[in-house]
Amino acid sequence: MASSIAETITDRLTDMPARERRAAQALIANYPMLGLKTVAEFAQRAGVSSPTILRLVARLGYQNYAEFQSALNDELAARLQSPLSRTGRARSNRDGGVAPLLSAMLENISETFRVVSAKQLGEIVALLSDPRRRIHLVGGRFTDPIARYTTAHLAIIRPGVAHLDGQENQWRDRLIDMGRRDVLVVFDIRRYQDSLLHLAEKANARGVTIVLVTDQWLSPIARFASYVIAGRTSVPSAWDSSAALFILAEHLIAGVTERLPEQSAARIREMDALRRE
Amino acid sequence: MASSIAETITDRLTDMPARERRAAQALIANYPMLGLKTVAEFAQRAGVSSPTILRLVARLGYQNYAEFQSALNDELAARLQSPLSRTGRARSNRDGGVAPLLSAMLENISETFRVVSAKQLGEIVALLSDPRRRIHLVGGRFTDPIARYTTAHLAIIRPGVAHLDGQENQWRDRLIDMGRRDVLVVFDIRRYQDSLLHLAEKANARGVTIVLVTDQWLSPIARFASYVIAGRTSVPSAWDSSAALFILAEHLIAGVTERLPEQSAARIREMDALRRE
DNA sequence: TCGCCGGCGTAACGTTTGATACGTTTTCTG
DNA sequence: CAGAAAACGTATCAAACGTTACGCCGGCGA
Repeated sequence: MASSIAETITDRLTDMPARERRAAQALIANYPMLGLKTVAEFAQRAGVSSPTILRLVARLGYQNYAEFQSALNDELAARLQSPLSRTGRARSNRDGGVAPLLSAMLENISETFRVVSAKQLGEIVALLSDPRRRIHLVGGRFTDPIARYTTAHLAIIRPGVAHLDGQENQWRDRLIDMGRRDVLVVFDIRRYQDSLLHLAEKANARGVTIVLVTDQWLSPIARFASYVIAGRTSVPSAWDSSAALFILAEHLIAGVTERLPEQSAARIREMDALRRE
Repeated sequence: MASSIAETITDRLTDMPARERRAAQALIANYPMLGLKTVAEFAQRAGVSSPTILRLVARLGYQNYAEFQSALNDELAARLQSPLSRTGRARSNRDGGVAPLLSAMLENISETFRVVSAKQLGEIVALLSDPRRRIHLVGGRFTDPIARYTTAHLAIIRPGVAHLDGQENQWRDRLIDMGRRDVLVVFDIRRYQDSLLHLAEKANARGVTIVLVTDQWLSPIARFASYVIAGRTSVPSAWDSSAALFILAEHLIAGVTERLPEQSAARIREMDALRRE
C-alpha cells in the first residue's frame, strides 16, 4: 500500500516502457511540481512526447490528466497544511497522545497569525471601535460560544454591542432594525450552517457591514463579507479546533480595548460599582 | 521587503478594491494552492468574477496569470525543498502591538501545559467519559462561553450533557435534580463570581462531583472541587486571556472523544442524518 | 525473410483557458 | 445633487490545452 503517489510510481517503475519510465523518473526528480505543469511542458522537460505522458498517467490508473493533477494537488495541500507531520513527532511519546494535539493547536495559531496581518486586524478593530456603529455577533453550532465571549468583552468596553440569541426565526426580528450603520460579526466554520448564510445574505441586502471569522476553507458567507479573517482549525482529531479563532477574537477585543481606553476604564469602573451592590 | 508573495499581498491588502481584496484573502486563506488552479475556479471559490482575479494579478505586478503562477510555483518548489526554512517569525517586530499579546498567549498555553499533567487531564476525561454520569457545565461572565463550547462538543459525543443556562435563580431548579451521579464542571476566573461559588457550595452539599477550571490564582470554588485545573491567564492588557482555558477545554473534549470512539462516531452519524432532513 | 505487435511520435480535433472590450453599477467629488 | 471616475460583471475571442486517431519504426517469433 503506497501512501504517496511518488511511491506508487517507484514501485511500478520496472514494468514500464522505456520512455514512460523516463517520464516517471523525471517526475520523481522534481516531485511533484513537474506534474502540476501542462502536459506539453512535462513532456518537453522529460524529453518525451505528450502522448507518452498521457499514457503514463493512464497506466497509473487515472482517467485523465486532470484527475492525476487533482491527486497531486490534494497530496500537496495535505502536506502544506500540517507542516509538523514532517517535522516529526518531537514530543509525542512523552505525554502520551496529549502533546500532538497541543502542538497542532500551537502550530495552527502561529500559522494563523502568519497569514493574518496586523493591518487587517486593525481595520476590523477600527470598525468595531466606531461608537456610531452598532455591533451584532453570532456564530454557528460550535462557534457561537466564541461570539458570546467576544460580546461579553466588547459590551463592557462600549455600548451598542449585542449577541444574537435564540433561534433563526428570532433573528429576523432583529434584522428589521439593522441598516448601514450596523456591523454583523459572524463566526462560521465547517460544516457551514445554512441559517448563518441566510442571515448574512439578508443582512448584506440591508447594507449591514459583515465581518466574517472562518476557517481556512472559507465559509460561503465570505461572499457577503466586507472583512474576512481565516484561522487554521485542523488538528489530529475527529473534530476541528477553534482555538485559533478564539485567540483571533481575543486580539480583536484587545485592539478595541486599546483604542477606547477611556470608555473601557470608565465602563469597567461603573460596572464594578454596579456589581458591588 | 516582502520575502514571500503572501506577504506582498497582505501588505497591499488595504489599498485594493473590495472584490480584489476578497479574492486576495481567499488566496491567502488556502495559500498557495488556490492560485495554482485555473482563473475560473479561483474566481468561483473567491466569489468574484474572472476578470477580477486577473486585475488582482495585474495589480500585484505580473504581466499575466501564467507569470503569476510561475512565481507561486517557484516559491512552492523552494519551500518543498527546504521545509525548515519556513517563513517563520520574520514579522514579530514589524507588527508592533500585536505580537507581544500573541506571544504572551502562546507562553501562557505552554506554561499551562507544563504545569497541568497528563494524568490530571486523564482523570477528568475518565470522569467525563463515564456514561452513568450526568454532566452539567457552567461558567462566569467571561468563561461561560467556554462552558457552552465544551457543552456543544460533549453533547455530541455522549448523552446526558447540558449547559446551565439562564440566571442564578434558575440554577436552583436544576440543583434539585443533582446528586452523587452528577458532575458539575465550573469555569471561573478573576473576578470570581459569588453566584458560582454559591452554586458550587450547594452542589457540593448534594454530593455532586465538581470539576473546576480556573486561573493560576485559584477560584475559591477550589475548596469544593474534586478536580482543579489552573490555566495561565495574564497578558499585557487590561483584561485576562482565557485562551489557555479554551485550549484546556478542547483537550478535555479530545480526550473524551478518543475514549468514546464508538459513541461519538455513532452519534455524529445520527446527528448528521437528523440534520439532513 | 516475412509478418506481427507493442512502443512511440506527428498531426489534427474539440474543448477549455486566459485575456479583453464593453456596458452597467457604484462610489467619490466638487 | 449632478457629473466623473472607478469598480465590477457579462459577453466574446483567440490561443493553448488535453485528447485521440493514425502511421512509422524496431524487435521478436515463425
